[in-house]
Amino acid sequence: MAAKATRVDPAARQQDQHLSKQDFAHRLMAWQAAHGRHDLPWQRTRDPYRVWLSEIMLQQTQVGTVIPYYLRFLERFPQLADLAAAPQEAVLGLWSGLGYYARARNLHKAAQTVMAEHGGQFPQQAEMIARLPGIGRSTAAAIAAFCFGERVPILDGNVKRVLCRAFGVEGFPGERAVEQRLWALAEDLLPATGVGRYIQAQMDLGATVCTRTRPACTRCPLAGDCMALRDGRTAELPAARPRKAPPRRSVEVAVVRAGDAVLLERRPAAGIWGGLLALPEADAAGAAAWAARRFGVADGRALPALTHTFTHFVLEIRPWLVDLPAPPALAADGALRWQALDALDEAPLPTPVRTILQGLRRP
DNA sequence: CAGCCGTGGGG
DNA sequence: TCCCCAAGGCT
Repeated sequence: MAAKATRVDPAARQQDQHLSKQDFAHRLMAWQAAHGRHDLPWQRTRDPYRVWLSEIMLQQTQVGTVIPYYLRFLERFPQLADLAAAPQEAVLGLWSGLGYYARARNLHKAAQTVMAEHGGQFPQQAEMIARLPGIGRSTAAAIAAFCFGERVPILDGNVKRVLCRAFGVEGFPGERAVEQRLWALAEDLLPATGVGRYIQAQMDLGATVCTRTRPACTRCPLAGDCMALRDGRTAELPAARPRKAPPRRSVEVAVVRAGDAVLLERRPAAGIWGGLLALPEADAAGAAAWAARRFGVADGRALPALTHTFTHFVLEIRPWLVDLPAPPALAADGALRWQALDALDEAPLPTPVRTILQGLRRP
């Protein structure tokens, strides 16, 4: 029954209202075997720890960005137990620059949960996996399918794009009703066996052929039955997110330098850059006044301002440099600490802070 | 539900 | 330069 799809002649195919369920899955799987990706660092393994790590890093993040982080992370924490035993700061340090730092905090916490509540063995059912922090329905399904062969659908950005185009699904996929329909469609299209390859096929097709812009429809195994291609609407499906102008904020930060060290402040566990080390933010009185109050130093100078764009707002950062002759002692239990300028690599710094401090190191 | 949560790449 | 958003999940 799998072979039927590839034998249908084009004229007959054009008359089909849509693909049969089996045609869809089997055509994708055949394509994946011949043209999919097989050599990514997290493939060719069924170790749930490695698959899990890759899925978390790949959330909202492109493959090319993830690879070096993934390799470095596993080098430092080869097994789940190593991750669970590590201090959070070391985990955040390896995540520094990757963004969405709650992913790292949840990963760390989930590793400790697996050790404490599952005897160190990663849960094997999607429903159980999804109870771990940072793992939702789609990520849990990917892990369960890849590692344990469970027959469950995923619904990530790639799958949404493929389904919206192939079946002409209208509306923004983030909208509840649209997403529900896509989940139902994904569930309905699952093949009886070989779900791991099927899921990989959807991801590969979305990443390499059914791309957001300029899809390579001539290389697509679904081209003969794609509603978006048929109607010339590949550029319109899936529907774009309704936009709104992001707010702009501005903040002045203190760059207090004392010899080879700089003053950093550990950010609160929740919120932007949660748990990371950042430059102390000045209050309304300004960084100069703050430094004078805190360290009794009156002079300083402005460093070049920089603009950092987040998903939901734009932040202007105005650094104010203050030099101290020697680093004063700090309360051990406080959020402030001295950071050696020649040991920034492993430090859990958000990207703009890293940028500012690197500029400081080579004046 | 809607807002929040980073960063970098591509058009 | 600006806009879009990528293997989403949490509150």
